[in-house]
Amino acid sequence: MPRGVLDKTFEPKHKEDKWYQYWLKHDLFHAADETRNKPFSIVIPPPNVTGMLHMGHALNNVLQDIVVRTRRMQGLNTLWMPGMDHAGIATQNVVEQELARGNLTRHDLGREEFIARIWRWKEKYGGVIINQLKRLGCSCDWERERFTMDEGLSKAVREVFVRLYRDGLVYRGDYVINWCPRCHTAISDLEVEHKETNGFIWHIRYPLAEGEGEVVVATTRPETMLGDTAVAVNPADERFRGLVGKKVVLPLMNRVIPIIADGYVAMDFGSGAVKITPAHDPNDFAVAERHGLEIISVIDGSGRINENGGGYQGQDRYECRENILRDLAENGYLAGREPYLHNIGQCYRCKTDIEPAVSKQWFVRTKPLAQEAARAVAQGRTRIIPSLWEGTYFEWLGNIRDWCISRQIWWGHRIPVWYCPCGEIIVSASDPDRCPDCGSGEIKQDEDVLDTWFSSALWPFSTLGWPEATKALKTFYPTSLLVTGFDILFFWVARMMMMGIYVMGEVPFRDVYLHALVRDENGEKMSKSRGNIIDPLEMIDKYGTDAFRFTLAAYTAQGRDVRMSEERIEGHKHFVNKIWNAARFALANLADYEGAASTRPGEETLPNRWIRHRLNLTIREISRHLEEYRFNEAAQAIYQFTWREMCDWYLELIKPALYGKGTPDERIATQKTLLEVISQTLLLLHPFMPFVTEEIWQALPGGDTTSIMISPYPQFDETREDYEGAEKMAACMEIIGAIRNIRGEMEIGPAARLKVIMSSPDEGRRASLSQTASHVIHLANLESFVITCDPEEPRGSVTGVVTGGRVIVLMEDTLDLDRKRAKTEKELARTEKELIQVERKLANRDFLSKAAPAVIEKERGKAAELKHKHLILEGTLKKIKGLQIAPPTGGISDPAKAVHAQ
RNA sequence: GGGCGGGUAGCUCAGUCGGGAGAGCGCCACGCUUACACCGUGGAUGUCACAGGUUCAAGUCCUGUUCCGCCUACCA
Repeated sequence: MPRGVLDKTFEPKHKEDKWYQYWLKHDLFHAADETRNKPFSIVIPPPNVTGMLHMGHALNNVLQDIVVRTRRMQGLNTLWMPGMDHAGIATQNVVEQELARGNLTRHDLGREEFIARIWRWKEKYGGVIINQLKRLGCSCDWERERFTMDEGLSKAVREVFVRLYRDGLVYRGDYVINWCPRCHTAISDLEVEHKETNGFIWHIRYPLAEGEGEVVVATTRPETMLGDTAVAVNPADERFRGLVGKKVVLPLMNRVIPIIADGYVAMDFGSGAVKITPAHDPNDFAVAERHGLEIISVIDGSGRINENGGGYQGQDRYECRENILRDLAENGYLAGREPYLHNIGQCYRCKTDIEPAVSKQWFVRTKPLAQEAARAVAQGRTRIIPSLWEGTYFEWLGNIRDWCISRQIWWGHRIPVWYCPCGEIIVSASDPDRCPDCGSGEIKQDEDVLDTWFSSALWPFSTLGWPEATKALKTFYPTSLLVTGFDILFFWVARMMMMGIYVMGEVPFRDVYLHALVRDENGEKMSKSRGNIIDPLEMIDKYGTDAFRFTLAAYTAQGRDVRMSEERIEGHKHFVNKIWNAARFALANLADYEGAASTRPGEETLPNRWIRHRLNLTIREISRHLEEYRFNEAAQAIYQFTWREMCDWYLELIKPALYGKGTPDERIATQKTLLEVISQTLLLLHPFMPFVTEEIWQALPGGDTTSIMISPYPQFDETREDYEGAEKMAACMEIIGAIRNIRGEMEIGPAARLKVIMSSPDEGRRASLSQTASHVIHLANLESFVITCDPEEPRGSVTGVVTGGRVIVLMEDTLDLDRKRAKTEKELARTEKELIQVERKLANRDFLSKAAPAVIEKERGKAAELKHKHLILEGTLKKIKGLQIAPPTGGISDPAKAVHAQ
């Protein structure tokens, strides 16, 4: 596109790819390992390799890009580290589904072949999301792109595991873990979703083994009774006094089990007696440990009853439940049931009901790590924004339980542990070929892989090259900021804190900004099943990336969900169009601008002074908002400035000067300011709307072809404040507003040129207003504009009250008295109401003695102004009434008489 | 069970230090004025969930109530 020319309309489709390629070609996203400039770094929350861009990604990455682009323009050595997560279970699921279409399972292929298959899948289909991020305009340093399973990161994973093991922070043992019968793997507590479900509590009779009597137990899961090894009651429970130590017969199984006493049992719940199934309930497991009970697993890895379940073997756990209930009832063991609302744990991946099961797994001892992670935030070494999440963070870390990190799947980092038949356990970062103890070559590596989040926890330093002491690591760690959704505060953020501090001895990031979830316009979570998904790419196709990005930013208020609606995006497409057309207007009027013409400050026109002042303040406002991650406020500020101030007022105000209605100097001065204002506005807009701003930027006259991406971000400059000029302009704008208001209310079309008198008793004000008279004439479309001290309102006029005076619009024969009366009455009523309020305040002695002086002063000023306004309006209304009651013959033609007749 | 957030215009939501209730969209009226009808100008619209309290002054601070939403949790 040649300089100085823009297409009639902005076509995002054509321009977005062009500029993205341009930025790539000029290597503008790349951060140097070392520069003199202060570093700024963000690591991307790595999307799953199977991921497709959804609203959550879009929001997350647009916010990051806004910060990154701003910092880069501010001259920091800015790194946005991109990459992807191997997403263990999710990815394995995808490839297994693919196999299932050919009626194959991973076991048919074998481990090695299956993993090879996943890698091939990854090369072919994985990472679609990376290109989608590019469409969002993300300015990641793609040369550094990493993958959690790549060589370097795998090395980091092993290294950390070994360290943790040596420090006694990783251990292996048999515990009740959360087992997903569909994924066939253990999952961590965090990966269990709790779903409220209507169920029942069944009461079951367990007869005493000796003598008469029974104990009634209460349970929500009767099928687990197959694995019961005790019945527990509270030691203080009178009802069971004398029974503790006796035995009961487990119905249907005819196994004799003891009655034990344990404080864990609540006396006021259920029947007061709890069946203990150590293999399938974490609490029962703990009870069993305390009492040395037998542990009998009765449910296998697929959720079926195993060989310990007697006649129920082979049945699905829920099918078995029905059968057991039937059998219990038939044999008189069922004492009753009551409806019960409780929570059932489900696998967060596949929504299958979790089966708690005893199993040998690897765990991270989290307590010591969590303490440090909490301390770091408490000491302010890392800031959590918005701070209300701090409480949640501390709460979780304070009650943290050990982290089960082994997974019985194949896709992931295989646990770097080898077992020798001699009993030796080898934990090593590199593959050993024989047992260091007995020298045997028969060693076998642990079959399990690590939880995906284990490698994610290392992301801030593993991506920078750790365990190598790279320059990048030195420069960019700790990272400056992490931007992510609050939903992974525990999954990811807390664990990065733990690992970062443990491995690096320093927190992984200075600031953590937690953004909200994106919901649909009804506030519901977007999901495929609800069918309420808004596809970001579809929005981009329809409205352009810039409009879409701006929308995301504009509605990201801290601590609140983002409710996405298509209409909002459309609205911001209009904003893009507005910017585009403002630029076209500017370019058309800058065609002959030679630049750098000497402008003496004294010749600066008021509109120029005003807009510069406003721009300067807007720069400060936006910078402050961005500094504190108030994206919505920053977006609103730039929107208001661009549209309401620059377009609505400034561009209209300067048209006469540009069209040569003033002096040549004025014209050049105005061109200079126009170019400056447009440029600065584009710079401010760029982080939000990278594409349209670049397109315009490169068409601007004068400058070189440096990308806007690396042009300096505007800075607030105290010395450029100009309240005097701004106030003069504001007074002029108020008058224009008052005249327009009268025009509207009196229903005078915009084409009619009006005669207006501006009356003010203040000589200074009159002088100042005369400076801006031409603007009033132009923007209010006047035939004449007279400034006078004469308070007389000519007959047939309509008056508007402004600060320090009034504007009188001459209507002559077009005056509609009813309208005028209605308008005046309405305004009078409003003024009266306000005046009463203010006067009541000023009459209050407590107010006068206790309120801040500035507040009182303000109220006094307000009172004076309102009184003045009230007086004028009253007078006007009186006159109108006089005219209206005048005899028909007199009418408007003889208003003076009518007035005096009153 | 514990914790957090929210209830402000028809809709979706801002509102930072307690001091004259705002925006966008929608709606009404008038206008195609040579950047833009994806536009301009003007206009209408509020029991700031409810009840108390603190204060000269409360959408804003405190207490309680209520209705939504979310997170978290080993009473079977």
